[in-house]
Amino acid sequence: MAEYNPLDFEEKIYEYWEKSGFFKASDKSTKPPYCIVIPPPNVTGALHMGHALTNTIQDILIRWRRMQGYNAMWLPGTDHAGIATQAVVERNLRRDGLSRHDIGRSAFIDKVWEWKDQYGKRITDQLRRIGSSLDWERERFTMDEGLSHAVTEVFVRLHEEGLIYRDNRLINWCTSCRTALSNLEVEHESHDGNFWHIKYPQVDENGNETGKYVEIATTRPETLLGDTAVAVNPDPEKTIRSRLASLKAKLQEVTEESYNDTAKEIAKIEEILAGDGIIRLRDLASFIGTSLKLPLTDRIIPVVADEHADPSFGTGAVKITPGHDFNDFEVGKRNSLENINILSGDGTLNENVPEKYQKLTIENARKLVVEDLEKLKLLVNVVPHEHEVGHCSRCNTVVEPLLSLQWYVKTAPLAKEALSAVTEGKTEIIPPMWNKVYAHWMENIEDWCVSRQLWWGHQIPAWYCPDGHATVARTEPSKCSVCGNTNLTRDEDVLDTWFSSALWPFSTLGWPEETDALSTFYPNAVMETGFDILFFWVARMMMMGIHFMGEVPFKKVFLHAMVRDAEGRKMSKSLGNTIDPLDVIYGISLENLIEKIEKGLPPESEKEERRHRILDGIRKKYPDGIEPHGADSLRFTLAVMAAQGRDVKLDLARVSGYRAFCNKIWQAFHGVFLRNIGETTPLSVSSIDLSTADRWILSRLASAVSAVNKNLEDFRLNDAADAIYKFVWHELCDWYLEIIKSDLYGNNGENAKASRLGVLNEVFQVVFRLLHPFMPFITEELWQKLPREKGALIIENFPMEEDYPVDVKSVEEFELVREVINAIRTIRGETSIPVKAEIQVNLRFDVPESEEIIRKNSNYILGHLTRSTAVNFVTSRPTMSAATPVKGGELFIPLEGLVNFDDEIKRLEKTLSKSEKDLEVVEKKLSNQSFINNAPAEVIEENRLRLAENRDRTEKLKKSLTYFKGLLEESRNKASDE
RNA sequence: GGGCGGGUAGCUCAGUUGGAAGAGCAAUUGGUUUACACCCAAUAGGUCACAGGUUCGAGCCCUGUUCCGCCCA
Repeated sequence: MAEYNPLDFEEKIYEYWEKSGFFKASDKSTKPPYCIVIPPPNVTGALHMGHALTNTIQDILIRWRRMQGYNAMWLPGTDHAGIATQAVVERNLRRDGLSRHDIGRSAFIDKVWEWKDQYGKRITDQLRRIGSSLDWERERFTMDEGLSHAVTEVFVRLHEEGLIYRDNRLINWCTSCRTALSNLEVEHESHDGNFWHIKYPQVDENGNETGKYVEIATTRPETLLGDTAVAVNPDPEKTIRSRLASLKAKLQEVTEESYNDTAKEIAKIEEILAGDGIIRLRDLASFIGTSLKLPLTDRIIPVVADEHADPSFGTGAVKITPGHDFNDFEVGKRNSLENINILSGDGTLNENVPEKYQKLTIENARKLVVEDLEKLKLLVNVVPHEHEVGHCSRCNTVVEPLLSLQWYVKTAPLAKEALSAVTEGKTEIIPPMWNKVYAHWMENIEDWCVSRQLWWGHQIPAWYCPDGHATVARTEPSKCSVCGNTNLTRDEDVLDTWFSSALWPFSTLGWPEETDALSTFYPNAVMETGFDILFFWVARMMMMGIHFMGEVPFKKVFLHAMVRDAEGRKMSKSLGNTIDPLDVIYGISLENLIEKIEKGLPPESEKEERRHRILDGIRKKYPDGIEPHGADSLRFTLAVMAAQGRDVKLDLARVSGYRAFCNKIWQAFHGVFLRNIGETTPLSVSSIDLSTADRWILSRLASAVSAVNKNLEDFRLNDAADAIYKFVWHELCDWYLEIIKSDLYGNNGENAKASRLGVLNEVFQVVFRLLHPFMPFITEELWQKLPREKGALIIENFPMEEDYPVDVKSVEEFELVREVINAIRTIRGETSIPVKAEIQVNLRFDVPESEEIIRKNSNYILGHLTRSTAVNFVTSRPTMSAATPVKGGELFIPLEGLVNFDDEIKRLEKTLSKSEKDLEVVEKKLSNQSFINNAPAEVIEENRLRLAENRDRTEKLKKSLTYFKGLLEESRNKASDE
């Protein structure tokens, strides 16, 4: 029998679908629309597990709705990823000793387009490989003409509405990417640093030192060169006392454990108040209004009063650098201080510092400043201090606050609408735990800096005259809108990539044109993406969608978890713990895997040891590389793991497990169904005289149909996948296929064979439909081999609950049969009955209906499932037989010569103790009057039933135990007599 | 500092209005002359992080503690 080998057919099947146009949706259709736009991956990127997860989820939703008869449209596309892509192309240029400035803007842009053309197809081909049924003819790119047009239109309109403006303020500047960043693109990390305590000498009106000093503490001594003031608290005593009062109030409420922390803080403050601290603070306040000489410079700076200075923190005095610190910038505004910018775009100190520090990097400047302060005896001490440092989310370089003229989107009015759309339920966020996070962000939103000092992106449609007036226009204006000057130059900068992404749900559908696609597919049905871009992207799509379309961009937002490695760490190339989805699909040798991971590791030589550790870890974890698994197994694994948590820890053992599931289906279909079909034509289900097992399996199938649909409606992909898995493996394969083998082999006549084949044909048809969204390849491959009218599964109907009724009575009947079979198997498994020994089954029923059921279905018990030769109905226990209770009766298996009594006694004791324990629980419950008074009637009834069954069961077990103990005694006596 | 999520079998995780603790993998025992060793049968394994509370009844609800992770400042 041919093995399951997904690599033999998966690619072929995708081609067949795509060529046949099955992914295409219609702009005008009577079918209900269902649209998902892909979260556009970086055009020059490569598929990673996160992409595999998001696209698997989306494909499952789209395939399911398409089969349900929706006009399902999944729109593909890619993102130009401004910073990332430009960085790669610049790196290539540097290899040739060139910078982008050497070749000029237009030549550089050409180079990026070349790069895009070269690599742009890679990711879309990879998306195809995992089976994504995207409507490829609608593929978009954020830098397309149409989308660029939309970007310009949005910018101009927002500007006209006063929602886009230009301002000179502090921004986050990445000295490596050399561009401004939005707040969201800065990641804060805790760093071990120092508090440098520095003395600033006081001077009188004539600039002479008075001999007094103000001591400040700073984590960034080099910024002292840009200080324009020192701030102290105007009323330290009042501030500190009010803080003490609030701490004391807190002390009343806090619990024992955190009591100590609060108490410690109180003690610290009381110490300040009691000792020299307060005197020092009062003294500090007396400096307000006087002047200080800024060390290492010639500047005289004022001491200002400002609440920003915290008297209980540091020295109580804080240096103010409005040009390079966000808090200080605010202090500067309040106190009308000068802003001095001491940094160049590349992160070196500029001409605004004394010459000896100019052109130094921040790091080197810090060393030199500290050295020089030491020489001047102005450095008091250095205290280790942990503090937060902002890093560029793209390149991890430390971000510098820099004063700069940039374009901003005024977000407050947009955010208000976006927030109420969610609170009013126009857009539903799933899972709902993200509602609060979304609301909190929307409520505290800051204006969005959208200009980037890059070349790759949408150039800002603003032109400037020599006087610096800005003219914003859709096309190049002929003169300045303010002064009429015709000498205009265009803004060099481009827009944040997320600016164009924010328009994605409607710009991809043709906006600002009023297209059919737009009216059909807007709002989108679902936005499915990772929770990590809730703010970056989802929030901004909400703002822009509502503002420009007057309607939310999508009805549901489904946020999935982050893919992590088996240890729960984020997958990253520098950790060497990434797993490439394509390697899971195709497999990869150990050497190739090692080579690939090594390439991704950071090149620094000092990390040699770490490098070896990582690579050794890989060798240990994947001693034979990675086996091929195929796309279906990977998809199914991701679907099962896509539970609504925060992490998806991917373990390849799970993927192998689900590949075994694929193999199971493959074998069942080929080895049981096709192999036995021969010349027989399966009957149609309606013409079959259905057996109990037939009715059972069809009913179980119906329950699976209902579970899959219900769970998919609720975005519970894991439960949907699990329902099919359990049905196929543990009901269809483990029971039904085993039970019908005799019929399939033709032992019971042609009609029985054709009947069972008919049922199987039906079951497989439904299973393939149900499973198709999860495992599109194997289901389509096998579907093509079913005896039926030819056609593609991908466009077949999805099974709906109402078409598959459950026959409750048949299910109950068959469950009794299963119980009897299980009871026999347990006895066989737990006693030492030889495997090949054939046994007789004897049953005694208290309930005539149960006996009738077993009589009718005894053929299922006979034969290979239990290796029994007869099912007899008796009225009392046959001698020397093992017994076990079943519902409504008792089962006996004569053991003479098959088993020793010790084994049987052990088995009975174990079973009995379980049964007694359970009995006790139920008895206790039912004897509790409050339970009887309060619990719902059905729960009480359920427990009464349970009590009866358990009593019965326990009694029977006890009797059996006594019986065997008697036998054992007897045999011992016999032995001693002899 | 504020917020969010998590702690359930050796491992990875489910557990949807509170009503007998589940799956996969791993483990143990036994099994291959007609689907599948990517297999079958049987078995073992849990104080549901901890402490209180509400309730007839708590993995689930409430309060607190603790550890881990993430987000925001």
